Amino acid sequence: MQTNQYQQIADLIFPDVTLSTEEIFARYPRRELRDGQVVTRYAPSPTGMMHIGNFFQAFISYNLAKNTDGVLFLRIEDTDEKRKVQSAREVIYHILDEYDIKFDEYQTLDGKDVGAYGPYVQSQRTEIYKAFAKKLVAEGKAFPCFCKKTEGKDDVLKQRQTKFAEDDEKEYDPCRDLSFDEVKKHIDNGESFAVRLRTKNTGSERVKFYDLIKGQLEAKANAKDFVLLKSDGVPPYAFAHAIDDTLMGTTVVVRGEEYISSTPAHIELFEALGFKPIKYCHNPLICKIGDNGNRRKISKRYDPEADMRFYSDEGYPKEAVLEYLLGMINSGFEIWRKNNPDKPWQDFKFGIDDITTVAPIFDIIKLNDISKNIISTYSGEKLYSCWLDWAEKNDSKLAEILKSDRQKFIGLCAMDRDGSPKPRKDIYNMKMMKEYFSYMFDSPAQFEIDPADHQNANALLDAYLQSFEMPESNEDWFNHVKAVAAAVGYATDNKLYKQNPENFKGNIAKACEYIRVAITGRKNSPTLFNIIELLGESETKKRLSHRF
RNA sequence: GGCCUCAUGGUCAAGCGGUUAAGACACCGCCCUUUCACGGCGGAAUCAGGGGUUCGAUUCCCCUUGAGGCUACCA
Repeated sequence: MQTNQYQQIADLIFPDVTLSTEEIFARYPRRELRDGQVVTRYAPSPTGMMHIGNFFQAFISYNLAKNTDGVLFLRIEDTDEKRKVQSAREVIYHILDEYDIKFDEYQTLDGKDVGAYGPYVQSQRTEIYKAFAKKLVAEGKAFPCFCKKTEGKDDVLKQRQTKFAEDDEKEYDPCRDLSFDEVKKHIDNGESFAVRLRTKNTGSERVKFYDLIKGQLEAKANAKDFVLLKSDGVPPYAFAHAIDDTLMGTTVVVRGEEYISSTPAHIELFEALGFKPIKYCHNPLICKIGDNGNRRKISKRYDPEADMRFYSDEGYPKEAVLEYLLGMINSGFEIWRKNNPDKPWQDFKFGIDDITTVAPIFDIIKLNDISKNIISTYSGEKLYSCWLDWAEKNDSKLAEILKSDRQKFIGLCAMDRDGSPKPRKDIYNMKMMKEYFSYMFDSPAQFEIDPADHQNANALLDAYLQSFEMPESNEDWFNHVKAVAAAVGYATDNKLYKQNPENFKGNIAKACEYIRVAITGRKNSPTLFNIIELLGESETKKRLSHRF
């Protein structure tokens, strides 16, 4: 086919595209970068939720840019009409903001571009994609395809059987060699078309590429006439990626491991477009153990923790989530954290080559532990305000209660916390607190002690209630308990008890357990003296009058 | 099926040819204790299997096995 015939086809199928690629390039200034400075981006699809794996990428990109004093921009990849969800952009912006992931360049929700490389929303860039597609067609590197559109996997498999030989290494599309006249016939029929790359490969070539995490990789080169522009004129991921990341001056693309397989296709595309290849950083997927005992990608369908909203719904501190993720990115963080307990996580610097190569399994127990440590550093006041904050969003009744007796609940939050050199580490999120402090809201409904102890417990409570006086101090309180317990036959010296347990009904710990369960309904709670103080005399007495 | 990636305790993992194979979570003991916690000490537990290369392999190479991903006009 003659070269000018390619040009004719290009003009035929894109009569309205007059913008040249040179003009487009002229719009985008070169980025002036120092050595080592990274320009990267977070490029989510607005699907209505943010998956933790996606957020993980955003977080890696953020750290990468931050640690090299580089640039981070946000690009919305809304080219898939079927998956687009109304207001999904709000969800993305909200979560990124919540976790303080700040971007140097982005488009605001009301459509203003911040930064010189916009628009930062792909659906607003179609004229750019079309211009490049036209150029490729004119050069004979791409062609219009009038085949019936495939819908979904099953359809593709069926079509493969009719279009391509089983053992063929290459997948040349039947439309790749249509003459100008044939194309014209289709166009005159009013048929819509996709644009496909005319691959120059035959299926035996290999390509090498470098991945920042995995190192040097090698794979079979692309040998498929893949789609550059869908029949609706919108590009699928690959084409948009090549053009946008080149125009926007991206130096490192952070994306999921699932893209490794399509990288050879992207490399061929960059070459066809005459672009310089960019660096990739394929991060591992976050997994869970499935019912069959195998690893599987964490999924929004089965795992609530796949959705970033889970963490705010449960009331985890954002630092806990971030530090958990940071530990996944670089296990050196844990050691750093141990040595620098008071520094903000932002002070931790890591190199990208430290990122794990193995798909990590999400471990909420570990998250809880990190969270407990963080919350243990809060003051009572701060815990209270976090709790109230959470309640206002998730449990308005609770919020009312918390506000109605502010001092009492601050006191509750402050127990074993304010001024304590060894704060208790028991709370890992805000959602658990109501249940955990249930005795503050209602008299305990459940008592869990060994039925064999019921008689002893009742006797002790009788004695304690009869002589009950509001304690002045923790010491005062404990001395009283000791005296009462000793009088009814409990050991107040643990060593004595251990030597001759048969001489006693139990030790002081046992006696305290009965009192604790009567007052709180649980076997563990903060210091009882504080709780009694908060509850007041009449409520305490009421609870002590309970019998097992 | 084809192509690609990965493989150290239950989990997260350090390790870059010679180590008693770190550390964290979880688990189990013990200690401390004026209760609950916190804390301290200790324990069990790992290099998927088989071949090479090497004086020596967890580390390098190959095969096997296993797991995951991709194989769409989805990203």
